[in-house]
This record gives sequence, structure tokens and C-alpha cells, in this order.
Amino acid sequence: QLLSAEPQLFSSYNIIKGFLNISVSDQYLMEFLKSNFNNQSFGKSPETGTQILVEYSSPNTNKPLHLGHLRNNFLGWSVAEILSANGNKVAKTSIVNDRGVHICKSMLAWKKFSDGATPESTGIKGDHLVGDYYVMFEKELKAQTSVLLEKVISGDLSGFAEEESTKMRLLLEKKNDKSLSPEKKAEVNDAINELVRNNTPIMQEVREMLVNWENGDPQTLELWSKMNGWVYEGFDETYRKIGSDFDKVYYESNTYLLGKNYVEEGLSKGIFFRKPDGSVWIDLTGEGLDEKLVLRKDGTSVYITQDLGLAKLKYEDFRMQQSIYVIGDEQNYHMKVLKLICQKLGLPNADGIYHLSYGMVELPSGRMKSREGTVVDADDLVEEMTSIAEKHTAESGKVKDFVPEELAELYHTIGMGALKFYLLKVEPKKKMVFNPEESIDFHGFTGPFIQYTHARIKSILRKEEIQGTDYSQAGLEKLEKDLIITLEQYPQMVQQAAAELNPSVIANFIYHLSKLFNSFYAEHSISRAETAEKKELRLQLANMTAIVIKSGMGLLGIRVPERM
RNA sequence: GGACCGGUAGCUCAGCUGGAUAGAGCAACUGCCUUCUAAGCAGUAGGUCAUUGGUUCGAAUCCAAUCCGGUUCACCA
Repeated sequence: QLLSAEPQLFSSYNIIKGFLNISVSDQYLMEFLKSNFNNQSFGKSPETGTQILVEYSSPNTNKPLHLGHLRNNFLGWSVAEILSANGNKVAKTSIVNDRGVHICKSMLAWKKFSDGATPESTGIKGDHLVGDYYVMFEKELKAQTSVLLEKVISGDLSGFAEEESTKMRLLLEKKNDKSLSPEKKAEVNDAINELVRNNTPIMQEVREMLVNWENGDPQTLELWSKMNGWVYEGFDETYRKIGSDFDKVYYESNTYLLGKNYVEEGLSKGIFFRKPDGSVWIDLTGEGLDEKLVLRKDGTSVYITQDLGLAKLKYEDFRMQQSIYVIGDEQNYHMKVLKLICQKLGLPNADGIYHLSYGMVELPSGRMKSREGTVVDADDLVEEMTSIAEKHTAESGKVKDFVPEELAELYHTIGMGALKFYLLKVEPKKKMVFNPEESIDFHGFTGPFIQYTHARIKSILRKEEIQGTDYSQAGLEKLEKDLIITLEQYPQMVQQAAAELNPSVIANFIYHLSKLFNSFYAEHSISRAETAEKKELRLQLANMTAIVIKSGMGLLGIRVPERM
């Protein structure tokens, strides 16, 4: 019935093995092409009026960005773009972790070992310089730990506070208990190590420094803002290169105390409760989770408290219905708790809190560890990608007339295209493996492959003009038909990517489209098509393919060159 | 131990709201540049979809159990 009711839509049907096969008519497809071939906003939805916040990047100011941050940045930026293509109003934010013990570590190491080195005096990019001192701190800490550990094992507990030394004695006794299982023994050893580490002179100095910072000691604050300033200069450069930007940046140093007021509110509502020692908790056992601390017995806030405060502040600033957090999957539990507490406290957009969780980027040898120096640095990687692009471009020799600035831009476009596509083609929640030995490919299922397809189309369109010739009688070849059918699916893909908050949907689709076009390109000539009608049809098809490629890659934050 | 996530070709990944012979790329092998850009195209080879059981006309896909890998369960952030 449907088939006969829509004769212009379907041309034929048959039944094989219980499957109804219907064929969409060439007529319908050509009509579709004719009305959309130059539609620059194809795939975009009208405005919905929904306000969405995407928080991403959120770096620490004690070390430079690495490969994991890149995945975060690309995901966050792309998701914001995809949501906005679906008609939402999107704002991007970042929360900078600019205070705390880890920040003091690089500050202390700089004070001790730097002799006043600055980015200017050393020629080292600010974030890298600060990162170097963080590494130095960890090295010194390790050395001091092993010295102290020997002392402790020989029974010398001088330098330990009363409470600490009691704890240590207990652990040492346990360690000597021969009946312990190997796992228990390892646990005890870890506990001893941690206790020793925390009692090294340098750790005590760091804690002192943090106290000074919190008390507003001018000298500490001055050092803090000086070093953070170096880091921000470095970050700005990296962000500019990778194309990350934010509508609003929050700093933990400004927001970390906000959650405390919220705790009072929760207490009066009876959502939180106070234990005899003065600490404040929330009972989430009803939700299958544990009791969770929200305020220490000394009245200071913990991580989750800070996040509560920030959640409220962000709502006051943006009144968004949805709040997306792009954060690694090791924080799944934390984010679950945060959302639950926000819901219980009655934050208006609590139901709209969504953790866009993504897997770690690992090396073939396992996790990247900054302590072991196995992290893949973001700046290095960007540079490497750019130089590979340069090498390939030189080999092909197709843009010899480009001036140096054009060449530099092209290398950057291609290098970043390779890098972004590599990180975005995988579904966010999956962890992924990066092999530095193999580097990132420029052939096959890659960004440059798609960019190349676009450049080839543009090359044709520079030579041939779309006339507007009527081709409704031209008929369609198999590959032409496949191409139109694929193009027609683009809007659904954009919607699906938004629904799933998953840029890989777009990446896979655009790759599929490009591959299909390349088959078509090899099989059929456009400029020397059999008839003028065919030529017009193919030019429009090429034009629309280029538009969809550009649009889809744009949603991934990847530019496509006119020539390469 | 509890919770969550993953296990598809040698490697990296699609497919997972159930449907036809499970798809790409890389790596290997074979072809294709006197006409639109070979960063390309066409092809060969490569799979007990972790295992077992169940639901179904039909399961990589849904359910259960098991095995392997990861993350997490801090008065750290």
C-alpha cells in the first residue's frame, strides 16, 4: 500500500528470503540532489533555545598538556560544535586547577633548584619549565623517601610526629608477620611507603607552603602567580595551535571555597549529617553507594565540595538546562556522586548533568606516567604531525606555487587533521592505544585522506562550472546512487552524534562518504562525462560531497584545504 | 570483595535500539598514473565476533554465568 501510495519515491521492490527489498527511484534522488547540492547549512537543525554548557580541558598548572589532554580538548570542542549544529546554544568552559599540593610542588622545587630561571632566561616554554620543576620535585621526593625508609626499617623513627610513629610501628609489626599472604604484604608495604613519603622533609615543606598560600602569605602568592603566569602563556600558545577556546574560564583558587555554604544548606535541609567529630557526610547507601564525606572535621572542603560549589556557580552564570563534563573515565564514580548530590540538593539543572566519560590514551607498554617520563607531550606531537605533513607535501610536489605562509598553514591544517581525526574516530568511552614508534598515519582511515578527497573535488570545481542544466532524464549509475543516498543520511548522523555525544559517528560517516566518492572518482570521469546532463549531475554531486565533508570535518574541529 | 567499562582479522578500530555472505585501515601480496590531484582506485589473503548456556523463525548484537584486561570504592585532587 505504501509502495503504491508513493510512486515517485520507490521504483521497484522484490522479496528475497523473507526480506522486502525496495528500490528508491532515481527521480526522487535526483530531486533531492537538485534542491540540496549547494545547501551550505545541510545537516544543521533550527534553533531549539536549549542552553548547554560544555566543560572541558581543565588542566593543572603544574605541567604541560599531554596526549590525554588532547583527546579531552578535541572531544569537548567537537561535542560543543555538534550540539550547536543541532540548534542548541552552547557555551564552553574550563576549570583550571591552579592551587593545591601539586602546584606547590613545582613552586618549591623552583625555589630550591632554579637559581631564578625564567622562560626568558632559559628559552623554555613556560608550562614546560614549570613541569620540569615538578619532575625535579618528584625525583627529590623519591630520593628522600628511600633514605628515610632505610632509617625507618632500622628502627629510627625520629622526625615522625607522635601519631605518625605509632601508626608506623603498627605497620612494621605487621610487615614482620610471616603468616601474611603476598597480597596483604604488598598492601602493608605500600602503606609504609606512603607514610614514609609523607614524612620526608620535602613533603613537610610543601605542606607548609600550602598553608602559607591559604593564609595569603604575600611571598608565596607572588611566586604562585608568577609561575602560573608562565604556565598560562604556554597554555595559550598550545590552545591556539590546537584550536581550543572557552567562553568562560573558572579558576579553582576562586571557587574552591564556594561549596562550603552549600554544605550549610544541605545540613539544614537534612540531606547532610554531621558526625560527632564534626565532619559532614551524605548517606548514599540508598542509591547503592557509600557514605561520602563532604566536609572534613577541620571544616575544610574536599574535592566533591568544590565541585558542588562550582556546579551552582555555573548554573547561576549560564542557567543551562544541560551541563556536560568532559572528564576521563577514572572519575565515573565521582561524577555519579556529584550528580546525585546535586539532585538531592535540588539544583535546578541537576538532571541535566552529564559526564562525558572517555577512556585513557595508553602506550603499548601501558599507562602514561608523568613520574616515569613516558607521557607524550602535546606540543611535541603537534610539531611532529606538522613536519610529517610537510614531508608528504614535499614528496607529492603539488603546491610548489604556495608562498611560505600558505605552506605553513597547509602543514598545520594537515598535521592537526591527522591528529584530531586519529583521536576522534574512536568512540569516547573506549580506551585507546597510541604507539609513538608507528606515529600517526596519513593514509587510509585518516584525516588527511578525507582532506585529500576534498582537495580533489575542489580542483575539479575550479576548472568546471555548475551550469544549472536539467539532468532529470540522465539516470543514475550505481555509485552515483550510493553517493546521493549516503549524502542524504548526513543530517541523521549529526543528530545521532548529538544524542550520543559521540563525534566518532561523524568521523566514521565522513570517512565512508569520502571512500565512496573516491571509488566514484576512479570509475567515472566528471569533466569528460558522456553527456552534458551527466556532467552537470556529477558536478552537483561533487559539490555537495565537498560541502558535507567540510561541514562534517568542521564538527570535528578539522579544516579542509582547497589544495594539497 | 562491590560498582562501572572493555574483550570482533597479526595490529588499530567500525558494526551492538536483534536480520541476508561480520566491515574498514595498517601490515603482506597482485594490478592500475600519455585525459578531473596515486595522501588515490581495484583485487588476493587473513575471523570458533573471549567461553558456555539461554531467549528467538533468526544473536557479534538481548539475558545469565564464567574467564581475561582496565578503572574506581581516600578526612588526595
